[in-house]
Amino acid sequence: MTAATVVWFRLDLRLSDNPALHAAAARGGAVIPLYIWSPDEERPWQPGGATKWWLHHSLEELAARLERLGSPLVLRSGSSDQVLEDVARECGADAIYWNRRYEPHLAKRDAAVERKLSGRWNVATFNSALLREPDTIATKQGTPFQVFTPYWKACLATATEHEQDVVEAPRRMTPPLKPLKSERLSDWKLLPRRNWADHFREFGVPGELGARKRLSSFLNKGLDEYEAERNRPDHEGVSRFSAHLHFGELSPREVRDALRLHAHQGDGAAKKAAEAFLRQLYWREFAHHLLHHFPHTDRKPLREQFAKFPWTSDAAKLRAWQRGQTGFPIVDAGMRQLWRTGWMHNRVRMIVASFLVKDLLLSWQAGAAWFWDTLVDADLANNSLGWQWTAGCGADAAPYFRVFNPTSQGEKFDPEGDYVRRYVPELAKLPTKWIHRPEEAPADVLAKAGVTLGKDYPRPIVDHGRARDAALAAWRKIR
DNA sequence: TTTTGAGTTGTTCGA
DNA sequence: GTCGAACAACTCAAA
Repeated sequence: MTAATVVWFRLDLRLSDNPALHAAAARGGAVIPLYIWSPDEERPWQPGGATKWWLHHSLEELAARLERLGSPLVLRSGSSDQVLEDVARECGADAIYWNRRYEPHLAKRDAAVERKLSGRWNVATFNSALLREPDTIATKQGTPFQVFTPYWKACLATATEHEQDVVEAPRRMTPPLKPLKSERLSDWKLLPRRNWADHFREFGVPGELGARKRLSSFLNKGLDEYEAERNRPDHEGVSRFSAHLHFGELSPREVRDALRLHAHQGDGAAKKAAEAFLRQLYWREFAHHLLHHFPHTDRKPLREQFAKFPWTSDAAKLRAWQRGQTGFPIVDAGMRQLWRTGWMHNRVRMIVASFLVKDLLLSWQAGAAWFWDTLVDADLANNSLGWQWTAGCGADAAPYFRVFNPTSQGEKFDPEGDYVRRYVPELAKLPTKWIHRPEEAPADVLAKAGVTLGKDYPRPIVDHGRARDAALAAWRKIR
């Protein structure tokens, strides 16, 4: 009789196209799915508040699916190596499988776990999360890529020999002879104490089922308009895959195959749309590539001269930004969307990030920390790349003189003001002409809309023109 | 080693 | 109102 296999679940909370699970089931013996809660091992990036909410519900759903397949999910907390050892002993397993993580500090932890266990158990690791693992691609000089476009071209040019096929979900699973004891998910206290998360489902539904539904609805309506619509926070123009991809509820390989099918069955426009979206998916790959090869970039700038950039610290301004009380409607709408729904549209992420870094001269690390805690899709690689890109200190960074003007960005990408009205309801009655510049509205217009500036809605906390000049001056200092 | 072409997402000014 | 150029160099990646 084949012995049992422990499958250590992490950011791969799905049954379909899960290589570790698939390989374990294929062995024919018992399969013991295990999730270990060990936030201390993830320091300094323990899961943030919004992420924990998503994780809770995703685990709940995964547990229900595994139960139906025949082998219930085992929940344990403690140090990973110890728990793996305990569980493997308790069920008499001879093998331990998992899908790899790539965040440098966790890859290091995993390597230590593997060293410790591999003497006694057959340990095997797999790739569930990426289309291209970071070490499988390099420039012709053998160095890591630091510019997206050549990275993307090189990925495409060499895709076939590196492509991993999708594997099926197991149809049923053999449980261990004796049921293993499992902790109660609720005891981990992943849900916020108060009602913070009440509206997180406006963004999406945690779990593999929610991910599948999102994938098919995006392919049916959304993908073909993606290029035109993806910059419109007032519309439903983006995929909203982010949290599903982060938690591995959605396989990037399944997305890739679905895009391919869409391109194949459709016309030239469908082909273009599929490629445009695939390109975005490769930004995620690129982020993982960078963080892997430049492991300090979660905390420090990739470009060294930025280490001495004269960031300021102003708790009141940071707080105004966090709470969506800056007096710039598009910024405030974005920050409130984040707080309310656990997610923010990508165009608005750029606007609020530029505002923090260039208008307020607060460090990108302060912004990254807030996003880490409040985004349900918080992902170390994506978060680090995004913030460094905005701050101008990262790979492929925006030139320093590219400073977003929050007013014109609002007017360009939320032209009717619908997005602002939705998340900044105190401005809802302002005519569109003034919705992005309430401080310029005539007194009678404000009165009619029921807005008293400084009372119902703040005046701008900075003068953008002057703030821009100050940012450029600060940049010149470190040049 | 040196050269060359190119680089996600912007803003402002002046014709 | 629209359009192109300037912003200001720098670094990467390939030849």
